[in-house]
Amino acid sequence: MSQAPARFSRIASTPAYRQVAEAIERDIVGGRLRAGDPLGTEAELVRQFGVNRSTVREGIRLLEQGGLVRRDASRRLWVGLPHYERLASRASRALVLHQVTFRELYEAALPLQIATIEQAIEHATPELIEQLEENIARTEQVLGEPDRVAALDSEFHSLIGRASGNRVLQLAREPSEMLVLPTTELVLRHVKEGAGRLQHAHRMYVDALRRRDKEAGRLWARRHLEDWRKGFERAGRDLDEPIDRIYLRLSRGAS
Amino acid sequence: MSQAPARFSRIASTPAYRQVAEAIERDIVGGRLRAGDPLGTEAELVRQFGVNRSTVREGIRLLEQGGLVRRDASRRLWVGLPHYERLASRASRALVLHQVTFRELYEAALPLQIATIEQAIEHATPELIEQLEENIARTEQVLGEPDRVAALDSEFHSLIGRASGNRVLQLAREPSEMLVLPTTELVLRHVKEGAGRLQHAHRMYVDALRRRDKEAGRLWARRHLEDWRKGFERAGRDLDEPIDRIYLRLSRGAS
DNA sequence: GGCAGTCGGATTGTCGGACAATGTAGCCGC
DNA sequence: GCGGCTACATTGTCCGACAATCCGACTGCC
Repeated sequence: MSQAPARFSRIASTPAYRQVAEAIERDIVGGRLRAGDPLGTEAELVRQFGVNRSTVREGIRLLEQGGLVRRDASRRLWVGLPHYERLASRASRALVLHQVTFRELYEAALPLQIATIEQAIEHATPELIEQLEENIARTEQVLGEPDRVAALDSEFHSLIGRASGNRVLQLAREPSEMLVLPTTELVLRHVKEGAGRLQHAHRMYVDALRRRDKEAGRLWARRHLEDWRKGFERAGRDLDEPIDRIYLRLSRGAS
Repeated sequence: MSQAPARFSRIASTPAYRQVAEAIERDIVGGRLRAGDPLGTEAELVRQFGVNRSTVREGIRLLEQGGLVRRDASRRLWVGLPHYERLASRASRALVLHQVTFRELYEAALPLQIATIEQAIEHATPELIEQLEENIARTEQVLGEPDRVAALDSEFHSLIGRASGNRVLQLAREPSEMLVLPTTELVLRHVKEGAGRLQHAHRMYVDALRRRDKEAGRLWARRHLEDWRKGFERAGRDLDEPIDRIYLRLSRGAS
């Protein structure tokens, strides 16, 4: 840190496989390639870039993971549109690796939840309210099974996110939502009346949506999340404990 | 859609290169490999997995882009910790590709901004306030240059994010923050007094942080973002216009 | 004409081997 | 102990090859 200020940046020749990936990425982000367009065969890319097929393949792999390039059943390459789940799962994985605490999760989830319900109340369509009702009905069937209730709760909040019609908010909310799922399951395993309270809160959400009553929406968002936090404490957990253990234990076996 | 219900799921054998990536990923997420650990040489991985080096390399490329594995100056492989900027830049790129509108951006940025400033007021350290002051001082020097003011504004809000001490919130906020930057520049180019108002708002932020006055923090967050939105309209833009054009035009030349 | 079966070309996944460039470690001489 | 040299290890890139699979065309049959 006390060195002379660096006058020269490190000389770094980017490897060819990375240049290939960057060139394709530029074309996609620049709009010259659109989602759904075929990317061409490996042989064509070999000709265009003038590098070996192995190099092209390594470059493609870089993009494949991010969802910019996608292979269909026939293994041909297409330009893809990275979607939220993929990004969200990476983001939530990163949060786990960074050992964020339950408190951080709670304090971020609360304002996000409130903002989402507010916008959902403005924009919800009858179809989505229908789907929310149906989710509640399905939850009713499995109230005694923590894992299924938690999964349906996650789906419920995903639907609320869609109802908001705001994709920026959705993307912001989803990573934390994915971390909520396993902790909800944990809570439901320890707090017997948890599932009933959760179900009631969901009913109140939908009621607020119907009446377009933002005040009620905010109120129940607060109560719903507070229940969740209190349940976490009643399960004997520390709010400042990193959530990684919980997450890993419960997500084992996920594909 | 009216076909007989699919009774068999598609037979899909995952290619070897993907299995390699998944195996390594499992070990990292499962904690058996920790950030900073060496991943071993390609030859070692070839021995362990029993596949060809090309296959191993393709698998590594899948992880490399996501930041789970990383190579240092000597190009050796290490287990990495995916960090926010990387995830955020991917997420914001996805938002651009999905053609989100300025309105969505604004309506998501507002609650995120308010939540962030509230938590920053609770947790800000003297060091971070110091850095914010310094950011304001640097902005003072370049008030006439929209691009530099916009960049410093972005840095300012990044610092507020750090001051909040909440990494979940930070991760949620950063993608939209990256989209704010180019629109801020656009606004500053069209609204002459914009830079002064921005600077004043920043001063009020820091003042609120010092006095730990949440009410003032919320107030100025609202005003700051409203200025931004009004500026966008005064620049002749439509709130429901996708932000892709603006973003692409201004981000050209970014590495 | 419509349909199942067959065939060949195209494409991807995987392999083995090769070599230059570059980074690392050990040895040497001083 | 230190700088320089050398041998080795490792990565980036290339080449050529082959099996598995997909796709389209062609065929013959009804």
